[in-house]
Amino acid sequence: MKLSKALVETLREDPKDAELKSHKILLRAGFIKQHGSGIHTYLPLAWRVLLKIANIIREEMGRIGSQELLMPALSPKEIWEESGRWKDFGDDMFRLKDRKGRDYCLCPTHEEVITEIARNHIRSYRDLPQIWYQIQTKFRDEPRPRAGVIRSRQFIMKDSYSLDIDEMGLDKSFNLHKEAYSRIFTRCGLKFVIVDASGGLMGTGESKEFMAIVEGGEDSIVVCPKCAYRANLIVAEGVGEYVSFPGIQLEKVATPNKRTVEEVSQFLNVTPSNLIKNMFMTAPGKEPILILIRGDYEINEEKLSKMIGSDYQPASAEDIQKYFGAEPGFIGPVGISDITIIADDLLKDTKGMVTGANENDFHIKGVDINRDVKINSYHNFRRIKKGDRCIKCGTELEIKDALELGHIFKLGTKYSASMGAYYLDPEGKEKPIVMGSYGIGLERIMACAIEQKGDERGAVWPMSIAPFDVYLLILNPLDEKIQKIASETLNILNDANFSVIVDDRNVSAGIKFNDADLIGIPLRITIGPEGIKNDQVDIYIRETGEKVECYKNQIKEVCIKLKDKLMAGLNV
RNA sequence: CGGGGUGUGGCGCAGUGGUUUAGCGCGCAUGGUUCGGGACCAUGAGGUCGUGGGUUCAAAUCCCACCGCCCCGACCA
Repeated sequence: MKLSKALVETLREDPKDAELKSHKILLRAGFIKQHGSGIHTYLPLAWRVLLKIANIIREEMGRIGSQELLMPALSPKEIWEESGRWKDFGDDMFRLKDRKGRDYCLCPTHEEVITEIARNHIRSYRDLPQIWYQIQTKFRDEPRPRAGVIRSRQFIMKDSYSLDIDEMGLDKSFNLHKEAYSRIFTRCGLKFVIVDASGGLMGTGESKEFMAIVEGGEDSIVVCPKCAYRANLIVAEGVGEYVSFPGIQLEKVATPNKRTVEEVSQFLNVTPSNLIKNMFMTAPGKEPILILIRGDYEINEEKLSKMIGSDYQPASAEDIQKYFGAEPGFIGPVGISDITIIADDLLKDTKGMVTGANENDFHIKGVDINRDVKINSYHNFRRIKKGDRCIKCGTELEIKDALELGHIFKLGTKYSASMGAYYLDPEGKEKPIVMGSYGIGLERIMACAIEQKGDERGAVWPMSIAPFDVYLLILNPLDEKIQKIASETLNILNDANFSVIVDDRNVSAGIKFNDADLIGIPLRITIGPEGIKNDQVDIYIRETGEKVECYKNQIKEVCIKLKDKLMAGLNV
């Protein structure tokens, strides 16, 4: 590819709409172009990266015996109603009608479509197991697209689906994917960890996320520095410190207009951990519940809703007034006997606590939870926080920003049962297929490579996914002698199977060097008047900054050696 | 959905009621001098000032409404 004619436009200044490093570099180096919020064109450079990523994925999916297919992106409503997700996806799903008024969606994922295929094609246990995958564009109407290509509304995903006769088979398919994913991300040159995750809309079975540790990443993960415990913050368990406080007498204290934990603890000069925070939850047609948690913790809504049901929502101010006779911020569990009370287990046996007095502008001190509060049950539903310790080894946990690259789920029979995908077992009995689903975001691999390896000058592509192997930089391209050497060099490289982008633009040297750094091709060969006097070219390694002078007849040999060196560690 | 920004040639910005044809830098075109880390000279092309309405003798500029985009939060396989 010749840069003088390429659909590549580098920008001198940072685009104003980009904040994150990878987003800035992808825009500035001419990889992507934004088309709308969360919608992008992948220009030739990005597309070459994505194709290389796709190839690595294809090889690794092939290695675990998976078959590639391509499902439609446009899908009629009916199968989504069978699974219940026409409703569950809510506003996240792009929906449209055809000319006859029938409802369709742009698929956000493909469990329903794959299950429909499975129920038509799988008849016998002899047809199982199967792993089917595709690489395809997905559509999700994110509430807030951001960070360029990292959270967008249209993106490319490798999604695969496993079909097995039982849980044991599913375990095997799940582990095959775990291994394949590890190889894929390693081959793409990324550093990642595997963490416990939440199934969310996909299902309630086991799930693991492949997380790249990236400053400013969208997710937070919990990592034990000593043992192997790793989990998404949203599902992480931790051991918190029990604390109790002096103070035996119940005492009502005025706390005028102090409602939040922060305000009350400051006003009374106590630590947030001395407070009991109250959250009143109601659900249509069900008994309300009062949730208690220590003031220095937040409620993990995912854990809580698993426990009490997702139809429970924080009560309205009117309901709170009705049940407690006080405004939010002043309610408390003392003296409440007709409402179910569930407490976080860090509140067990605590004394000397402060909580709302069920009277506006008053709190109550000296609460002994065993003496003064009628607790129905204790559970752990708090969100982990800094300082909590590992449940396995007791070491203090670290919380880190991370970017989700892939996610694997055990679906079980959620879709096969609801949509009627059955097989006959050896006894001739009909059973639901046991399924798994597995996704990788291709653009996120691309962005992550920049986040992890890029520097202040631009991208630094791992050799395995670089858009080109070599950036051939021609100084003074109008000089005939230089032209001749350049075209000889290009032939040598082409013969040796290197992909080359040729900077043949008649612009000043600085522009070319800066663009080469920005685009981030692993090897740069410079041909200029200095070198050709001695029949030499300069070879520069983007990642290490190392420079080698090289005679023309050694180019092939040196480049092969350097490429091998840069691929080391990327072959698994 | 709440909060905060922003919208002026391809990109980055200035102009916040009246110097009659809306500016600057970069980029682009033509010619020339240059060419090992973002050169220079000359000439030139390119703009419904987000959209619609209103105020005014006069609106990029003031008022109203809407839209797009970005950031923080809520949300999120």
